[in-house]
Formats: sequence, structure tokens, C-alpha cells
Amino acid sequence: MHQMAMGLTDHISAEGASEEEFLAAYDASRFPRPSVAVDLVLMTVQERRLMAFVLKRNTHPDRGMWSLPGGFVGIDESLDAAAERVLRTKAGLSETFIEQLYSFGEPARDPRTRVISVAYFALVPAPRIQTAVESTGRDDMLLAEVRVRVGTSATDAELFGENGERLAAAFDHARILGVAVGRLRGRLNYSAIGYELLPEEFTLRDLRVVHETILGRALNKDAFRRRMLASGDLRATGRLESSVGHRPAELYRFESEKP
Amino acid sequence: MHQMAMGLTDHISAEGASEEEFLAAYDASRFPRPSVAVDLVLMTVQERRLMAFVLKRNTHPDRGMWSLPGGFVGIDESLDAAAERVLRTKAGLSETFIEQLYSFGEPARDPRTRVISVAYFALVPAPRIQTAVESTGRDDMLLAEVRVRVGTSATDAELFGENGERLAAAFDHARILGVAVGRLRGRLNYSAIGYELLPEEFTLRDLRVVHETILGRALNKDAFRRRMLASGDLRATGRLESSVGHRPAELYRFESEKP
DNA sequence: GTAATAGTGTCTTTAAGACACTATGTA
DNA sequence: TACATAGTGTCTTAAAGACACTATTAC
Repeated sequence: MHQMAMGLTDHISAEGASEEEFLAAYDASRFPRPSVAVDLVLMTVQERRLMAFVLKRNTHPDRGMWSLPGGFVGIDESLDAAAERVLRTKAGLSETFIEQLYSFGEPARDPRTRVISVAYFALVPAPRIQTAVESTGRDDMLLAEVRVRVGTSATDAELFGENGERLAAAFDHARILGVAVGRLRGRLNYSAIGYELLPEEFTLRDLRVVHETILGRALNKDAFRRRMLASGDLRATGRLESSVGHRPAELYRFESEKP
Repeated sequence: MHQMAMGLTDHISAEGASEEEFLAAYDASRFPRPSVAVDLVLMTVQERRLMAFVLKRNTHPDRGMWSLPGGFVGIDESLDAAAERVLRTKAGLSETFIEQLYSFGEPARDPRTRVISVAYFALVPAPRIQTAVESTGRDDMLLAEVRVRVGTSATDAELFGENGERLAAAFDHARILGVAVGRLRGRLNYSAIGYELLPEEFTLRDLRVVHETILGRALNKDAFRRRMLASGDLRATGRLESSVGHRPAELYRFESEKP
């Protein structure tokens, strides 16, 4: 049986208040509390590869391994606000697509102390995050390629560096990345999320490549075009891409029909 | 700007360690930590109504209002284990379908102290939970009907009692219930989840009624039958339901094809 | 002109909706 | 036998896959 921190009698009124619980109600802080952090899975698509922003750890434990940017949640700070703060302070980004992913709370997931992590995932066009990383000139931050076996669910992700070398993920971050990719794949089918990874104007090929990269498989070109045009979320600009060495495609913008 | 609890320098190495962060690394416990609880959305379908198990609060705040069963997460207890403990100790159930839903962390969601709640949702056939509630003879626990406007997403749920009277939900639990129903509706389309709400043997009508109740709309009878039989998750038993006052339907069992 | 991809038109396939029709246990 | 729902068969509709064919820019 685990040690349990009960408290605040009325929160657990279903059983009737035992004396132990009654006393606990006076001071919930008598019980040890876990730390709560947010970890951010910041993803993008670059040259047909799915990438995530990771940081190299320079202290133990897991020194030299790669971790997701994270930070502790302030006592007066909402989870969403903490995630946006991490996005801003660790990746130098703001106003990206971001949403809560899942909470990870195995007692031993961080060997130093009990840390419950609420993971978020964020999407940003590759040039934005690429610029942010390169402008620092630091070698302990990286856009690493993320690969997750297709077809299976709930598998860990694998990280790869610029030269295709395998990178080790710290803590349980391989699993967090795996869950993030699984969620991203699922959401592609029923929400307008691919646009978050593209510049304002893009061709239908650009959009399809984003989808194919995330899903890890080729999509039917004709059906994809029909489905996207029928979704009502695309506005043709009348302009064409240029200098592509072949017939240029029309540029579109994302503009949802329902305001 | 919110007060922020940073700590464990290496966890936030992206920015380089400021002196403040360096000091924080020595003792993460210097910073106030939120309490972490799990809240359980235990749902069932009964007589074409979607129901949730709720408890009447007998102390302030929100005295007399109805809340989800919950409990604090032990310092050595995983989130999943805490949720299963709440299921066991508050609802007297075990071995039900249960999965993590979402984490709620608005600083003011509990007026007493900062509590971050990791919500879980569980599904159980109506007779099992009905028996558990009635056997206690208590009037501060209830299966309440849950209604969520259909078509919209991310709306609060409304709770109703036995006589159709509106019940007030405590804290942010109306929102948690709304998120739970939204998740449940979404999962119906691509996972074998309706079976969790039925006895071992059931008719295709039983299964359709469960789906219709959750989705809040009628489904096409023929298409539903075809789709379910084609899913490969149903095994005909050869037996028929009895005493239904009309032609009896065949009984099926859930048995997934992929082992 | 050629290369290469954009974009269109059409046939096939698959699944859902609609609906008529037959089947059968209970009262 | 009548009732009410189970279950089947078939036509229609909508969307995806397949594939042939035309269009257009870079070179």
C-alpha cells in the first residue's frame, strides 16, 4: 500500500470523516506534496522530418541526454500560463498553437524528487523555431528528428541528430514525445492543425507533405486535394509559388469558415 | 506577472543558470508547491440517460453542491494508482475502464488552497454502480444525469436529479464533466468503448442505445448494425434475449479481433 | 522543345443513409 | 392472430482511391 496524503475532509466526504481525516483538514500542508512542472513538446516539420526542440542536460541525472524544455508551475500560476512561460523563456516563442497533452506522474520518473509533469504540445513553422535556435549560437539546444513507429499506439519516440545519430532522451521524455506524436496524428484527421506548421501562404503540396510527415505514410494526392478544398478552410490567393523548376502551384491561406 | 517557482537549475538549462536559479536548485522545496488531487468522472448509461456519480458536499465552500469523488495524490503514489484508489474507496468499484482525462489547474479553482486536479474518467455498467450506491443507504451520494449541449465543444455540463431538478456542481466540476462527455463522444467513433457500459451479453439495440445516449442523437439503425458487425469486435452467442414483448434479438459478446 | 509537377475529369470502390420487405417471440 | 421489433436486401449518395489526361512554368 502506498503512503497516501489525504486531507481537507470535505473533499473526501464520501466515506464520512474519520478522525484522521478531520485533523488533516486543518492543514493539508502537513502532507508532503509533489512538485508540479510543465514539460513542453515543441514540434515542427522540416524537410519531410518531424522535429522537436530539445535541450542537452549538463548536470546529473541523465547528464548529456536530451530533455524537453520545462519549468515548475508557480503557486499562483495556471498550468496554461506556466506552459506559455516555458515556451517564451526557453524557446523564445509566443503566440504559437499550444495545448495540454497529458500528465505524467510515475513516482520514479525523476530520480531526484517527486515531480508530476503536465505535458503540453506546441506547433510552430520550422523557420520560426530554427531562427530562434540558431540565434543563440548554443550547442545544448537542438531541433531533433522524432520518429515513432507507425501503426502502433503508445510507443516511445526515438530522437535523431543532424547526422542521423541516435540521441538519448532523458527521464521519461521519450514516452512523452511518443504520446505527443500519437495525439498529433489523431488530431490531423478532424481538426485544422497542419496549418500551424506552415507559413501564411502555402501550396496544397506543402500541406500534404506536412500531413504525410506527421502520419509517416504517403497520402493519396487527389483525395487530399479534394478533401482540403471541400473543408472550406482554404482561401485561394490567386498567386503562384515561383522558381520551383516545374509548373508552380497556387498559394492558399488558412481561413476557417466558421468565425 | 505571476509569482513563479523555478528550481532545479538543470531542468531549466535553456536560459543558462541565473544566480537565483542556482540557489533554487539546492532546494526545490523552498518554493510553495500546489497540492495535487485526482477527481474521478465515473459515468454510466441508464435508461437512455447519461449518468455520473457525484457526492453532496457537507462543508464549506460550496456546501450542498455536488462534487466529483476525489482525493489527494500520495507522495509515492502514481496518478493512475491514486485514481484507482479513489474509484475503490469512494465508489466501491475496481477493475473498471479508467483513463486519464485532463488536468485542471486554475489557481482559484478551489478557494481554500491551490489544488491542481488530474481528472480521470471511468465507465461502468449501470447495475454495478447502482448497486454500490444503493447498498450504502446514504443520501449524499447520487447518480446524477449529465447533459451537455450537443454540437458545441468545451461547454460545461449540467446535472439533474431523480425528479429532473437541476443540481449545482461544486468548484469547476461542471467543466470537468463537460470535458469528460466531450472526450467520451469523440472516443466512441474510433474505439471499442461502448461495451464498457454493457453487461457481458447484449443486443445490438442495447449497444446502439448506449451510443445514442452518449452522442445525444439518434443513429441510423441499419448503418450502425453493419458497422458494428464489420468491426470484428462482436461474437454472436446464438442465444436470444427473452421476454421483451416482441421478436427477441440475438445476444452478442465483445471480443476484440486483435489479441 | 523537355522535365516535372499542378490540376481536371472520370470510373471504381466503399460505407452510410433510406426504405421496403420478411422473420419471429410474446401477448 | 396482432404487435413490435429483429434482421435482410437493395437503391441512392458521398467520399476515397486509381488513373488517364491536360496545363504550365523552369530550364
